[in-house]
This record gives sequence, structure tokens and C-alpha cells, in this order.
Amino acid sequence: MTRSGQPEEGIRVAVSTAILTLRRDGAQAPRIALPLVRRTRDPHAGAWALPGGWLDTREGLATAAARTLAETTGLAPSYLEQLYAFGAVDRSPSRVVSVVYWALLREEDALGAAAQENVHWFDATDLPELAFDHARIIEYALWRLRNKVGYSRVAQGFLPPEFTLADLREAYETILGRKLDPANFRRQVDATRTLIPTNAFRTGNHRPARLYRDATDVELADRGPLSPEETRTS
Amino acid sequence: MTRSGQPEEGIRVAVSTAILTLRRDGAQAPRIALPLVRRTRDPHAGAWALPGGWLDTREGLATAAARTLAETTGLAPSYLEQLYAFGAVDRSPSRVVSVVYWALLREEDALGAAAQENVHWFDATDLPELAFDHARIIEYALWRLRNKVGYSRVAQGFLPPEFTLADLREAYETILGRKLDPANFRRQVDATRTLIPTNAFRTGNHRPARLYRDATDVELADRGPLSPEETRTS
DNA sequence: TCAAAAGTGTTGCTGTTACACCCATGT
DNA sequence: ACATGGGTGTAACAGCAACACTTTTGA
Repeated sequence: MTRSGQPEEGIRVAVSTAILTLRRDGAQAPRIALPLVRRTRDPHAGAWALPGGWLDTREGLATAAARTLAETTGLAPSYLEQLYAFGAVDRSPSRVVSVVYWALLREEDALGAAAQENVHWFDATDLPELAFDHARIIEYALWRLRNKVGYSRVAQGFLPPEFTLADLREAYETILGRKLDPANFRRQVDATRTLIPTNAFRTGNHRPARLYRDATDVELADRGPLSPEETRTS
Repeated sequence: MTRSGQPEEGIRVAVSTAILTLRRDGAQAPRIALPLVRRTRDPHAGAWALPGGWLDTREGLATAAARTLAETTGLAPSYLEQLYAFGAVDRSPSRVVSVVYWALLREEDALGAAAQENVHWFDATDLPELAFDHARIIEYALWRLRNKVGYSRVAQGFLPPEFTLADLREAYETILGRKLDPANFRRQVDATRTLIPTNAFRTGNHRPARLYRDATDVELADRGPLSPEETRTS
């Protein structure tokens, strides 16, 4: 095959997504959870896998990620970013190129979605046996999230439109796996000038906490010269 | 099409690479240059494009990137990393998914390669009219390089195995587009403990400069849980 | 009034920047 | 000897971590 020639045959392109959200059991600290689907066919029938599907010839990659996500789990993420394209020949018996996305989901949206057959939520630190190399892919997605939280506002993808600094700090703590100093955390986030204080407070057991919302019209993460991909299905 | 169903048809997968190297005209400061190939067919016949080719069904993505690179330009990069997978429907009349890599090439290797027909080198800041969205892709590759140079040793991908700190600093300065303080630069790089001083010096016009080599068996850039892809063609 | 979270102040540490200065070589 | 890049020293500054402290509420 030469450079300018056409390939003899096409290759099947799969799109799948690691959807991360926060989940809390009772009053404990939240944990990162993600939905997996049980495979019904070989290869790896019976094993759990990232939700996804085949790329249709009439749609873009990000659109396909959002579509297959909705079809398999009924979920609509608040943040979606391409993770990596995998294409080793030994990943599957028949040749497949797999473009993987990672997504963040608001806690409330995860609860609101109807439970679906063959879809289960797993704690990211306690995963079942996974199909293909999906275990490593999830590791990579979590690594990317931990990294990105350090220099962007992605953590807000876990939160509702209005939230307290304690909410935000809790999300950071869950992602990073360590406690953060509330005083320093406050100063650091408002040094970024990306949070807009509202006049509302969350009243609870103690001193009320001011609610913030994120600056609108600003992407949660800087993707450089690449504009965020279109994810509308229309 | 349902999740578990097979796609009706395969999709052609293209692999192309933005190959960056340093190039100097006379005694001036070096600039980033990259090779482009002139397209001989539609779409965009006559326009310049990133070197690449079609993914063969029997090879991995990174292998295909290295192979098509060698076939179209005769070059073998010192560093190769996946950049992004593009798949918007309107990129090409017929549906194509394009997996783009970016690579670094040692200055010497660029000069050593025989000049090939339809391959020309361009200054990264002075590009011709490019096919598809390749102009934006090159912007993205340069952005990634600028970013990565801040927290990794990728810049050494431009340099021969042994180099002086001035060589390395010059590479950084070219990538970042600004002068760096030699004194501070020295301290910063040896704080990373990744450079091994040799007993050799480069003797020239002034005080001889010690030659360094990079710590072997260490990847130039941290890619997280993803092990570097195999690029051997065998 | 007390516990606990919200929020402010302050101090010491660490890494960076700027730049003065000495060293070693070719011309 | 002197110009020039190699290489060291150091003081000022900025950002961050640690933690003492004040404020405001519910119980």
C-alpha cells in the first residue's frame, strides 16, 4: 500500500467513554464511581466494559461518544473530552480502532437517570474484571482527571450550577485523594477569578456558606488551539 | 444501529504526523521546522499536508505513524506521541477518521535524510496553504510541545545524545519563543537530576562547555498509566 | 453556651527571578 | 589583554502550606 493509494478495506471504529461521577454512601466521604455495561457477546462476554458503540459514518467522534452514552446508559455528561485512540492489533480478534472519551457527570444527573438493564455503577477503586484493556483505560482517565484538576476547573463538572466552596473542596479532595486546607483552598480558587459569588447562602447545621456559580461562557478546561468538539446529535 | 450490533461498513483510518525539528539558517537563532508533502490527488490536490497514510489492518496506530513517516519522508523520529483523533464528518468528502501523531526529530537526522520528491520543509511560523484542517493541527502540536517542555524532558528529542547546557537552553528558547537566564536554567535542569554530566567538553571559541547526556532508560515524557506505544515495524 | 463549619490573618518555607560576579578559553 | 560564553553566589520576591484566630449559625 502506498501513501496515496486507498486502503483495501475499512476498519471498524468504536467509541466508548469513561463516565466519572461522585457518589456518596450515607454521610461518608464521596467516592468516584463510574457506570459499566456487561458484555453480552464475545469477545469477553460476561465481562464488564466501558459503555460505547460503533461510530456511525454520518457523525463526528464526540457526537458518537455522546450518542452511545445516551443509548447505553441514558446519561448526559457535563464535560466530555477525548482521552486516547487505541489501535493495537491484539486488542480484539477482528481489527478495531477504539476512540475513548472521558466524561464528568453531575451527581444529581447520575441519580436522576433511570436504572438500566446491564448497567451497573462501580466504585473506581473497586472494579470488577474488565473486558479488553479497559482497566488500564480507566486508570488513565483517573490520572488525567487528577492532573487536570490542578490547572483547570474541571472539578466543577461534578457539581450543580450553584455550590459552596466546601462542595468544591470536597470534589477536589475526592479526586486527589487527600484533605485540603479550607483556608488555603478558598484563597487559591478565588485567586483564579473564575467563581462568581451569589447572594444566596446554604443554611444548614452551622454558619451558612455562600453559594458560588462558575463564570459562564468559559470552558472548564483549556484545550489549547483545539476548540471543544461539537457534541450535539442534531 | 444498536450498541451490540456490528457497523454496516468499516471506516478508513488515516494516520499522519507533525514532525518537528530545529533548523538554523547560518548563525541565526534556530527555528522550528517541519516537513510537509504536496498532495497529488483530490481533495486538496496541490495543497501541502502532513505526511501520513492509511492504517493497515495488521499494524498498531503508532507503528503505522512510524511506517508512513518513513515511507513519505524517510525520517525516523526520536520521540513520537499521539496528538489527537479527528473525525468530523465534514473533514473530507468520504468519511475518514484521522489519528494524528506528533514527533520530534534530531537536527542531524533531518539533515541526513535524502531530500525526497514532493517533500519540503517549512518554517513553523511561515506555513503555506494547508490541506484539510492541518494548519490547526500543527498549531495544536506546537502548543502541546510548548506545554510539555515545561514539565518534561521532551526538548532533548531535538538534540543529539550528548549536548551542552547551552544547546539544551537554545532548544527551550526556540520552543518557548523567549530568552532564558543561563544561570537559572542550569540550576533548574540539574535540580531534576535527569542529566548525567560526562567528562567530555565541547571546545570552541570560549571556555569549554561540559557535555551532558540524558539519563538512559527513562522516557522523555511522563505519559501516566499509558506505557509508550510500540513503534517497531517488525 | 457550645460545637462546628465559614471565613480571615500571619508566619515561615520553597522555588523563582534578576543580576552581580568569577572562570577559562581562543584570538 | 580582552571579549565571550561557562559557571557560581545571592538578595528580593511570589506563591504556598501550616495553623492560630474570629465569625456565625443550629442545637
